[in-house]
Amino acid sequence: MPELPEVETVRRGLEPVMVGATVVAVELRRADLRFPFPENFAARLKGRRIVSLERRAKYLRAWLDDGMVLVMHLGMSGSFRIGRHDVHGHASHGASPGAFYHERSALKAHDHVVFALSGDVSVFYNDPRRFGFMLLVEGATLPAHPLFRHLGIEPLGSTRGDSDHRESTLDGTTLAKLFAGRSTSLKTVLLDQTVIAGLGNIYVCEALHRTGLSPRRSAGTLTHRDGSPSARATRLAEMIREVLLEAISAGGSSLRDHRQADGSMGYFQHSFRVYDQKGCPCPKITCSGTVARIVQGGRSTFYCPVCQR
DNA sequence: AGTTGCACCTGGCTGC
DNA sequence: TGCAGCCAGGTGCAAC
Repeated sequence: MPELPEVETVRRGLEPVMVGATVVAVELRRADLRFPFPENFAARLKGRRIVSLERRAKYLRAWLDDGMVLVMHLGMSGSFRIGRHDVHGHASHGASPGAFYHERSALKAHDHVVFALSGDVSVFYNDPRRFGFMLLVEGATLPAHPLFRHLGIEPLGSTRGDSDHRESTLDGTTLAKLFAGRSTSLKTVLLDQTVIAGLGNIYVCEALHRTGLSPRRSAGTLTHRDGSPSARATRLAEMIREVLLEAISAGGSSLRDHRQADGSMGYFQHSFRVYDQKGCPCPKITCSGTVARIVQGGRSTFYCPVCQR
């Protein structure tokens, strides 16, 4: 589910139930996701109050009242679900792990983590492919952490609570600097999280179509010799921001039945102009082209070879 | 240093 | 109906 708009949608869904709540218990239903869970993961979270929930790129970061940060990434197939549980008779009474909430029937296949929170709320983390992961990081060291140190700019600027954002704006000038001298394709560069952080396969395809730029074009061609931005660079920066904002407004894209934390579906997938639209007529009114699928860097690219140059 | 290809894992869909 | 093959929102790492 998760590119920037989907992760931001998840953040907004979890914020009201997580922030201000105390972690009553954590149940790990397996020892690892993409990586093993940190040592004593559940014990270190138990009793901690969640102070804030922020997003950086495609990461969620829950700040705790002891200065630690719970870092969460959804990988390809991760999602959260909010449920309820019975606070009586759980871990504080020595119940075995997994016995702390009544409604076992509420568990679904691939629910790997359950956070039992104060206020009788449970948050389930589900992830069939297990490309997601969770870590605990000392808050003060977050910006220098290997996961975050090399991340590129936030395309929408700093988000609420983003503690290590850099002063950067996504505009033509910034893009021109980032692209200067690069021979790689626009598609590949825009997917590179060290350049712009948060874009994924869907929104790169969509932004390039809106801009009328070929995903195969070399990124360096958007920068003038003196380093200034071409009109195309300025337009691309605008279209990236536009498509991300529209997708967030729509609650993200719900592919393969993925849902938001509150159970509702995002609906931006109905607004895809080229992603997964191979063989369909180009949606640009003045264009007679057909959406094509090619493979770049081992991943599908959808674009119109007629109007994207 | 910049790029490319592959590995990680499960499930759903397509076509024979 | 069964099953092999391909595809999927992301990232890290090894190799050129």
